[in-house]
Amino acid sequence: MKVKPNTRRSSHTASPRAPRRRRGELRVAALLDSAVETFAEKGYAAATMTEIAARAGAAIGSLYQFFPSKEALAGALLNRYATLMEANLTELVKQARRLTPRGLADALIARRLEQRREREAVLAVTESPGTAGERARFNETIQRHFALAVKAVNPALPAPRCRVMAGIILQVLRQAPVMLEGDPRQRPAIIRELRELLALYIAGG
Amino acid sequence: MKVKPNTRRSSHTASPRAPRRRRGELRVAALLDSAVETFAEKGYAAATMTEIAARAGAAIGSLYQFFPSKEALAGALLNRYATLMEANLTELVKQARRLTPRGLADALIARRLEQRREREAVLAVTESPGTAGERARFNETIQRHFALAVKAVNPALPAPRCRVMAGIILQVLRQAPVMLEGDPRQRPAIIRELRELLALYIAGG
Amino acid sequence: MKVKPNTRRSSHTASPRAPRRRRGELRVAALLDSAVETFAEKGYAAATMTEIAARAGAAIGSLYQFFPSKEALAGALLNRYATLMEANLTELVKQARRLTPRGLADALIARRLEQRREREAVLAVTESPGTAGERARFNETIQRHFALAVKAVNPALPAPRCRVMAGIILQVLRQAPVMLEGDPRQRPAIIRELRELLALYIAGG
Amino acid sequence: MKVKPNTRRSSHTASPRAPRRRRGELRVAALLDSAVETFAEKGYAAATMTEIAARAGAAIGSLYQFFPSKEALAGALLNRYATLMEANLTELVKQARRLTPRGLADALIARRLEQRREREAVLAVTESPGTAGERARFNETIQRHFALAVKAVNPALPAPRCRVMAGIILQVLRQAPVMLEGDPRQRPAIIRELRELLALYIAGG
DNA sequence: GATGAATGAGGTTTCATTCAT
DNA sequence: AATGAATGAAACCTCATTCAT
Repeated sequence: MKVKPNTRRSSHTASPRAPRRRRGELRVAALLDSAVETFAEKGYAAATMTEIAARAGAAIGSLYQFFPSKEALAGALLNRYATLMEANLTELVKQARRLTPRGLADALIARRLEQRREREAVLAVTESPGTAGERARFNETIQRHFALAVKAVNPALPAPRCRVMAGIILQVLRQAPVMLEGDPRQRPAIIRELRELLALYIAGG
Repeated sequence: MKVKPNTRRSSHTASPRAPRRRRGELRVAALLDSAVETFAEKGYAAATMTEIAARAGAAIGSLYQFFPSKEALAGALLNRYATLMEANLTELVKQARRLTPRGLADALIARRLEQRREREAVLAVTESPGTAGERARFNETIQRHFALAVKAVNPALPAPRCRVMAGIILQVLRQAPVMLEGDPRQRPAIIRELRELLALYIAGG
Repeated sequence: MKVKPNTRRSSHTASPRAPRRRRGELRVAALLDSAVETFAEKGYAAATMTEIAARAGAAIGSLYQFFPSKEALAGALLNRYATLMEANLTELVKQARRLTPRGLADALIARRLEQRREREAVLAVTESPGTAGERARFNETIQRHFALAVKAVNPALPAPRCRVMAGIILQVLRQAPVMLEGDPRQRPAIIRELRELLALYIAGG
Repeated sequence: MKVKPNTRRSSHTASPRAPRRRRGELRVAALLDSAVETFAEKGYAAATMTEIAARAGAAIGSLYQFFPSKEALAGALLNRYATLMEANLTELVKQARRLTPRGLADALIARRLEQRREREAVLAVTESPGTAGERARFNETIQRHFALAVKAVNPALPAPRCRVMAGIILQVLRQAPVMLEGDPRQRPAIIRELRELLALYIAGG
């Protein structure tokens, strides 16, 4: 058809058209799941909209019905994950009061290892230019919660330092799946080390 | 684009044709430098061969003269970097004998922060399918040297554990530039924390 | 391949890459000719880049090698035509001194009816958003020359009025092919009327 | 897109399903108004059925309820306008008996400038293949009335010539909005010239 | 009738790679 | 060796039209 380049989406911010029917909601969920898988496997740039639609058993048009561009899809993915996180993290902070540093490290790693797919996708989506806004807010949120959790297990630490530490911890956890990539027999040892690293840091920081 | 409709390349492993003369060597170096910049900025998939050539002031044909495919270019980049590393790391191991854990942490971070561009490129190239081999050998090498350095500053640690620790440290350092992305005024604080994290780990591990 | 929507052409102004070889020049000419035909036949929006390339016997990639977008192609077409006009019109103005109003009307109509294809294309291209700049300059040029010609045959007219009249004449001539669309046996009569219209206007204006 | 992969419509000539009740009539009117606006602004090919429906506050399905295809919509638009014109023109012809050539020119231009939107839409719809029939009848009608009006103000002209003149006048008026596009301060001068052009022609033809 | 999700052909555009000059 | 034009598969995206609810 005829693209009108100038009429183009002014900004990727064009949020996904919200579905107004049951059928649509299911579709959107399926499409997002498919996007998670595909971005996680291939990376943002190498994932194709066609494959994402196909994996969801949808026509390409259906994908674009709800997500007007690849970037919008990436943004929506980020938002869905952020919402999921919010609750998850609030819970973590509550538990943190009763945890030792080592216990917190365990909890953080456990959380990181479940929902692995989703998190890899989030990382991949990071490549997307134009999701900068969502990404920043997203990191902000997580960091804030992590900081609270750290403060909870080690109240001696001054709050500002907790913020910085939270940023570091966040990035270390991000890299966890890469650390585990090699020989599967090494996994337990690697996880043990990772826990050690974080426990020492949170306790002794 | 990523399809090779008909068997275009025999194997990306085919090492780039060695330049016969001085002139060619300069070209190759310029092309690799340009590739580093471009991969670092855009990521592997989003970087284009045309841009890489253009940044080096070369025609696209010249790029293909030396690197028969995008993957081969990525591989060559990895190899050049590995060679550079080798010396660098050998030196580090030698120094390690005289360093405290904190000193080693400092040295590692310092190394990581110089040559930032080059390392981002290496990370980006990770996306490339077909560089798996180079990448594995590359990680292997670094990890081995890191392990030696760790053992040197903290001889109490059993060698196998040093290997695992080295893997962890490698990945943590990889993520360093991301940690530093935000507000530049936070940089010193973040670097301090990073050093703390690694020093505690190496010493107390 | 991977579209980077944000990196997109900032402005259609991105002028066509100039060919640097003989082969390229020929290609560009063939492509422009093909574009003229296709735009003239189908209108801007309904003409497809694929068809334009095919008619020129070129691969779609070749079309984009020289014209980075449909709009750029439209703009280039406009520019080529403007250049052609320039000379043509200068000549007309020179002749005008020796012409009666009716003679000028004849000359104008004659010019309008030869190069019909090219002019229809120019009209079609008018639909393109984003060629506004080229179009304005283009009209300006023609109008200026027309004004001089009118002043030459009817020096009694004040110059500013000649400018306005030139604009009117330009648009009337534009519509000429539409007037001639119906029954071909009517053509001579229609042309006679058109000449009458313009002659009366130029003389009596 | 413009392909109808499998025989979708039988014939666009199929007059739109007549609305049974008041509600439907309003809908149809709103949809046609919206179509007028959209075609006028974007041109036939670039206007989308979705936008037309949206501007009328209707769902896309509703639009197709009444107009089985884009072409049918264009045809209906043409027909509605033709009906409107019929009365309008009959009135004009009646008045013409009491008008001077200049008076007729004024009246024609005035009519052309009101209902500008509608007329631009009609012009745009001209691009549509498959409305050829409606279009021809439409032009025919207007031309016939114009001819009568011309004959009325200048009875000396032979009837056949009036027909040809009417065709010319019709096309000149069509282009009027384009003439007025530029600097708004020029408008009065341009309108004055246009009137002059037509008055001279009708009187002296 | 009204609604909006679904469909998919086809349009624009990109880019890895080849090859004549 | 160097250059840059040529190629075309495939990516992103649009929109006329259909159809289940």
